[in-house]
Amino acid sequence: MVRAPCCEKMGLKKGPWTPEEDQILINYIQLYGYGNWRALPKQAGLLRCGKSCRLRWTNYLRPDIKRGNFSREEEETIVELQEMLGNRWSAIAARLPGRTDNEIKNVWHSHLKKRLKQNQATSTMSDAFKYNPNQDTKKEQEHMNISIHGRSESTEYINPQESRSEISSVTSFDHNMSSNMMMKSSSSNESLVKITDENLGFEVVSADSPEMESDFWYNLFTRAGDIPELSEI
DNA sequence: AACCAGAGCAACCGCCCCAAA
DNA sequence: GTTTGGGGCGGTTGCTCTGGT
Repeated sequence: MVRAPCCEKMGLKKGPWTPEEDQILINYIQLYGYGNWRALPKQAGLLRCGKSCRLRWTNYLRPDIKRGNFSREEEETIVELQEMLGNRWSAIAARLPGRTDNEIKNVWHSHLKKRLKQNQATSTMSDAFKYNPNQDTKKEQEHMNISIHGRSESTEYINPQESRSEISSVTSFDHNMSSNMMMKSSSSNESLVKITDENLGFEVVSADSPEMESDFWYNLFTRAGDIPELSEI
């Protein structure tokens, strides 16, 4: 069945909503609710199609919408649910109170998808660090263009003005779990942090001190030529 | 200051599902 | 069982803003 778009009727407005139109829609819905979207614009005195009104209400004007940046937890939830459910944005939105499917979809396409790609590249890279007793991999690892996108609660300590030590080597330390790696600092010659690949990135498991851990991440990103915003870490 | 490219986001489009006639 | 119409959903578009040159 082929049906003409509902906005095809002449005289119906398209494009961005004005504050006046928003107010009319809000006032109408507060008074009468929204039973029939198709009839609503006519009754409310709006030169819009019902579909446009419904979208404007559900994606923007609804009072329970939580606006602003997505928290780290929300982003992680989206990534996890997307893995589980696929691109079923409405189903994902149903599990994130105050967020709309459109908003989630936009966030996904604008940066979560990219981040996931980076993480996948990271996983591939971690494979390159698989322990091979027949090969002197240390030298190769030192010169490899490290591109890890990690996450750590402690990175807020980062201060770019401080002098920093160099990461001198990246070494597989667990032959059975090849994605685990140990980073060493040339200044302290001590192991800094143990990180594990957890699909969504690399998680700091332990560090001698928060400062050392911050130092580690900063150096890692500096080396990769990709210094992230602190909020992104 | 002007221009350009990329990111972010609101809104639209077209298809599908489902209930009512 | 078939048709019709409303609502919902995912994909896409295009405008605006921002940062870099």
